[in-house]
Amino acid sequence: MGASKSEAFSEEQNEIANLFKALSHPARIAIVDYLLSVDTCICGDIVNKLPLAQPTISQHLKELKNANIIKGTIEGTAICYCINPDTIDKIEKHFGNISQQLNNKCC
Amino acid sequence: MGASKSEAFSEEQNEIANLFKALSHPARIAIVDYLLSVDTCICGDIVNKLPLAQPTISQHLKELKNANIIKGTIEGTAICYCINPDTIDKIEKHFGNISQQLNNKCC
DNA sequence: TTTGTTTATTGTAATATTGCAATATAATAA
DNA sequence: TTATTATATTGCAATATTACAATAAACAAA
Repeated sequence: MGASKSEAFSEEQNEIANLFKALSHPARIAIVDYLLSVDTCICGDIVNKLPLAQPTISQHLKELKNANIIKGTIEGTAICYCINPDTIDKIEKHFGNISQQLNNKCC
Repeated sequence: MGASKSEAFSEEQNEIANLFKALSHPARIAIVDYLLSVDTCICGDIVNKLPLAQPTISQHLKELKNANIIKGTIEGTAICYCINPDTIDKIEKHFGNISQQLNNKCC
């Protein structure tokens, strides 16, 4: 084997696991960090900011897009990337729930 | 190739990426869910709650332990597992920072 | 048109992850 | 002592991920 037995778990468990998987690589964390560090959306320019080849960054951007963590809109010849606040909210809520459940525990 | 170029990124970026990696599998999400769903720490019993073989679960528990997401203490013949609230706090703070930075943006 | 610029896709090699049977380890009970 | 029970480790096959060179695609400028 080697594939995850995802069909053995709930849709929600798979969904949240996929969100975390999208954030489970330092290059993708660095991309999110960079998008947050500037005031506006970023058009082009990401390739020059990371120590990886262009196809590699393109691939990481695609994964972040597929997970809805970032949004990309075509702006002429460049593409402008933004964090998707809805997805950040979703993850935050997940941890809000965890914290709440933790407060009711005795350990 | 195939390995992540982790040395190209900051220690903090690697650290948070590793936390997310530990949470990037539905079985590990299910383990965390289960630990949260009961009032106390869980001694034994996890193997019967998940649709995976015992060695597979043991491996997932090890990864969660390595990432400090859960703590395990030996209790006679069984091992009692608990969520580590400190690590949950760390992740929550990370998203707190993200939200704050998002509020200052214009998109 | 051709040229340059930006991003995406394809193909492939290196490495990592997942799952489990078999086995080992550790502690308790009989 | 010898079971019995609970968890960990080892070894391996199947699959996934990562990185990048080469190439393609899309568009603007000359």
